[in-house]
Amino acid sequence: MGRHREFCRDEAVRSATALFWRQGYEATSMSDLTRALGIGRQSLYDTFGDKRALFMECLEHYCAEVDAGVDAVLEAEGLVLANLRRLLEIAAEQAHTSDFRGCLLGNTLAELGSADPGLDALLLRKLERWFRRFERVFTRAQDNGELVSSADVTVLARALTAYLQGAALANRVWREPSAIAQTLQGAWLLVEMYAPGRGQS
Amino acid sequence: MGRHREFCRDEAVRSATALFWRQGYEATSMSDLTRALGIGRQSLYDTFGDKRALFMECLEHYCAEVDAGVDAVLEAEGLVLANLRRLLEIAAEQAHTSDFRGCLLGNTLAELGSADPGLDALLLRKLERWFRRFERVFTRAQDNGELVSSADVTVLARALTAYLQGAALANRVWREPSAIAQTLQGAWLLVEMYAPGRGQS
DNA sequence: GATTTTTTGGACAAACTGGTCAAGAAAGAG
DNA sequence: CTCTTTCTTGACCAGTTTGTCCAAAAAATC
Repeated sequence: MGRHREFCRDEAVRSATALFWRQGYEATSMSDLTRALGIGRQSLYDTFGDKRALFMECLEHYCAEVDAGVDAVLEAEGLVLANLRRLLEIAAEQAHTSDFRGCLLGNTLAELGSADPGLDALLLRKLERWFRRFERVFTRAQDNGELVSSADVTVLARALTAYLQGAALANRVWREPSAIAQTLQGAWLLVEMYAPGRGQS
Repeated sequence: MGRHREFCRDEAVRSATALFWRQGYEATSMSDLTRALGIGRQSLYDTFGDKRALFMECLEHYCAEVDAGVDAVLEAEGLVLANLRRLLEIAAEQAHTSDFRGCLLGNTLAELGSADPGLDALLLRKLERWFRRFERVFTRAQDNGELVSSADVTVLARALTAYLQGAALANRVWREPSAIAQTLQGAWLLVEMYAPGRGQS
């Protein structure tokens, strides 16, 4: 009963996410959002609550999308390290795009981290997911014999998570292809360093 | 001739830097600043120009201070790798403080990067300084025989720069001492990986 | 078609934004 | 002391901020 929503909620979240990603949280006003989404002010407030709630939904949406893509790459058949390598290559590819804006998760961490407990919890959860995923992946690699048993998968996972965030950040100003490629290579050092027949490729 | 300034300019920059570091650029209003610095509005505009100019001065001040500290550690006598290790330990120490807010340079990169050309140039310059410094340090280590000659110092420097930024970011929500310690360890993997008698300590 | 339920769009509000203006106060130079 | 130059103070400006209110419009159910 009653009237139906005239816009697609998911699409609104997508557009809002893009805007927040491009401009940051504080720099994006509700007017920006209504304009970009082509949606009335009240409709926004009715469906999402307020700016903060909308943003958290965007963050959730963003992470879900990224996670799905990353999982698809990492759970692919074949050698674990090869999948990881592919992940890094994809990351580098995205860093090459001219409108690259880093990672929304990392950007938010930098802009709003340790200020809003509710948001902090969300950020921690999302970052922890990266960490756990890499821990799993490295463990699997170890079981496969792709990584020597002496490797500390926890430290490696922690390192790769931090590294990728740092690379996403640094590559916002390191725009030369060579610099981006070097950053990718640096990450690869980390994952490949405990490969058994390590040949410093 | 004329009246003297009633406040200390340097101290004002210091306080403003602290505030920007804590809250971010957009979230810090001129009223916040006048209140925190105990300085009249017009005095601020007279001495610094506008908010953006003041912020850039703060960023410059922040980087100068950090650079001085880092250089002191890295240029100390003794083994290059030992100095690097000490740098990482100091970084971890600071990450342990309860009001840790990451790195102002990285935070700014995330919040304002690729939006303001003038600021971007400043950010790139500051980040490039980190990169060049590490490149120098790794080269020196190589000359000393602390790093095997096959190591790619450029990639290593790129990697360590990105890694430290990522660690500063991630450690804003990774608050458990063990997580911070693991992040430090991860960075150490990177610097120590090409040591000749590499013993995976 | 009438009624109910929901969405919608525009006006509105109060606070706050970065920035300016102008008058007053303090300190130097003559 | 006088004059000039600078700094300080607080009022002020126009525009924007997030969020709310309300009436009109649209759709679904009866």
